[in-house]
Amino acid sequence: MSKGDETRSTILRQAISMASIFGLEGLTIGRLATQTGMSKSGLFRHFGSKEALQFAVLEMTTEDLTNSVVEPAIEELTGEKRLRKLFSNWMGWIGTDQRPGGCPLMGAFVELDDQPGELRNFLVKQQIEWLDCIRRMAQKTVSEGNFQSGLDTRQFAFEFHNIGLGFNFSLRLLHDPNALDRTYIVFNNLIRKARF
Amino acid sequence: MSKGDETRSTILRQAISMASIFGLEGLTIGRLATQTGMSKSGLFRHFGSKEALQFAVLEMTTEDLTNSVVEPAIEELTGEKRLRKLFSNWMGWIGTDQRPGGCPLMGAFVELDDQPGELRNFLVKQQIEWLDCIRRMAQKTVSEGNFQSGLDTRQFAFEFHNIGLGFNFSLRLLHDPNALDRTYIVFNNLIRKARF
DNA sequence: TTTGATGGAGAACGAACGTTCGTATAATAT
DNA sequence: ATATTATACGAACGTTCGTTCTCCATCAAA
Repeated sequence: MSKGDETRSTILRQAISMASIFGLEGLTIGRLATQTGMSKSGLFRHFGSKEALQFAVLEMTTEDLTNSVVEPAIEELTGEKRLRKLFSNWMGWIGTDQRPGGCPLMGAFVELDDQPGELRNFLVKQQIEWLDCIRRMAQKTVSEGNFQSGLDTRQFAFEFHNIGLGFNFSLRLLHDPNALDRTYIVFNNLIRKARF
Repeated sequence: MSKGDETRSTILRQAISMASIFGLEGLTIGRLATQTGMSKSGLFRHFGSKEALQFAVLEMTTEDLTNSVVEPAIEELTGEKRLRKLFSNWMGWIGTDQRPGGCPLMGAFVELDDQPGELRNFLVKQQIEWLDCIRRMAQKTVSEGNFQSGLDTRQFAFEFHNIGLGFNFSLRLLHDPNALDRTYIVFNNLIRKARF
């Protein structure tokens, strides 16, 4: 790994943290340079444009999400247990204090929903893949006989995802100490409903 | 109504529309002045600071929300029907193309969750009130005998609200044409579950 | 040793930001 | 009709924004 790649990834780690707090627009080259101890121009050279920086943040975040939420669920288990693992991994990802402002994607949802462009396209594609990943896991559980055969797995994925959105809201904005408990009540109902 | 109040409310109407697209931070005095055909300074005088403008946007938005979602539900009906009316009003509020960027509060959730200050305090207070409003309606339905007596009405409000968040996501970001149908499936399940 | 990338600093750009000030004009009250 | 606020403007302030340019180190390849 060359020197350039190394500083680039150092910058990106900081950028993700900053974007989680201030959003993709509030992620500013000057602030990022100050925080990393670099000059604006020196930092800028690694990306070439602000949009490229934002894109890199989205890319690395979804990569992290895959590595720490999806992969460990796929490798270890199957069926309903896999879905439970996926969910708990996701809740951990949302709730971690590793990124001080939470998951940058949550912010990007709202920031980009009315801003056509590459960033939005990437985010939408990533979200559709994520929903499909949940759907496939549910479908696998159906074919293994643990979920009812007629289950609407797209609806299942829809609800699965909504539960995460709600948890993020209750945790990040309201600081509700019961957020996780309430969330698991909904999730367990979703699983129970899928079984019979 | 004096001339000043009139232009102020004209500005605010535009401001809400702009904030719904670009967020509270992307709501810019210069852009707002251009759009309303005023000078920056002339517009600025009506609020005194950008934060005051943002605050006014939040205030007026919640006022609108109360008038067009909560009030008509309270006045007309009671019990479960009232909750259904509240929900359908809310879905209409979220889905309307009157505000081109959707509900400004949804954007504010994510923008303000890590920004301590008056704006955040106001938003949190408003959201707690909103959740409590839902809870009270559910409690009334319980005491009228249409919901089970042991119902956790806070949990009910939690789930009610989450459904709206999910609808907003699917509609605004993903442009999912089935968003409303899927949403009502979840909502009807919530109501059914509350009954027995 | 020379050459040529590569990685970063520094200065500067025009534009937009929120904000202030002094001044003209329009609306209101007397 | 006149006096007095209210309302809006234009110009300018100091910052910060993203971006471009020039220049200097470093270091591996030739």
